[in-house]
Amino acid sequence: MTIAEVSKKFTLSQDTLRYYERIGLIPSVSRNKSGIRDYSEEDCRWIEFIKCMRDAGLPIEVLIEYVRLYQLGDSTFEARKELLIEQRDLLAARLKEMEGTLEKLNYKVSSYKKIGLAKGNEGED
Amino acid sequence: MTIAEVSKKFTLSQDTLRYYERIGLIPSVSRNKSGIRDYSEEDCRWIEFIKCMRDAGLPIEVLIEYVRLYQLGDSTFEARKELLIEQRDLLAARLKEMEGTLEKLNYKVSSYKKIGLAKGNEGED
DNA sequence: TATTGACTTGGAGTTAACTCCAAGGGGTAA
DNA sequence: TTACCCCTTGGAGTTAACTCCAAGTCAATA
Repeated sequence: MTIAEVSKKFTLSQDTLRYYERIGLIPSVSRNKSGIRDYSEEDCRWIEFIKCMRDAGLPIEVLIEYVRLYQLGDSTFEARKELLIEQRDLLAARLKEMEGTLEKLNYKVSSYKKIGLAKGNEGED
Repeated sequence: MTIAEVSKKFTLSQDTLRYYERIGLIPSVSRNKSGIRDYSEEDCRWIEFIKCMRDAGLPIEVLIEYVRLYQLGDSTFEARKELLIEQRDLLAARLKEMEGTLEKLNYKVSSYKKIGLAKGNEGED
């Protein structure tokens, strides 16, 4: 797959794809004889995984570390597992907090809907 | 309340509190006769609200707009309502996506736990 | 063969959101 | 009154995460 195709497929700019590779956020992509990136299936799975994790808010640094460990092979199995567990727990906590905020927003919205155009809109904003 | 107290209470640095005020993310705080900030109850409620929304990922720009509308009074009621609904919906969508990611991470973690120290850890990373 | 266009690299620039700093003031303790 | 500390302001600096740019390569097309 060319970089243009991958870029379209995952809605990441070519610059971002190159940037991710440069900083080690994805393993380096192999090139054809003229030096142009040719993304393998595995490359694509990495990109999908990384994009998904990034969208969920996992920091780049942590993901770089994960990729680094992965490339070191079996000996880093436990370390990777712990990293994943930690990030999973952090994400779960973040989700819980955000659910609370969503409730607050829902409450606020329904207050606005109840009040309609009346003036009695004092109180906590 | 002094800025030091507010800073401690909401775990926001004094610099951040001043910054938020400067950019209009919270209405401006009144000062005592020597020009020092004295946060009212309402100020605190704003800060709590803003912090909560920021932590959930609402962009500063949008929140500034909300504060601006609020300060314009009743005539902006509908606009505020729509802003809140839009942000609520965006947040709900974000949450849903993140829940999917959490599930993926959970699956990955349980794979790691099953595999234990075995070598058969090929597949999608 | 000359041009076009997508790709390459390393490095510089941008944006959002803080975070820090310098210069100065007010109120209290020694 | 001098020292000290926390506060003030405006402005500069930082960090993360891109995003853009210049100079050059290569393959395909006119």
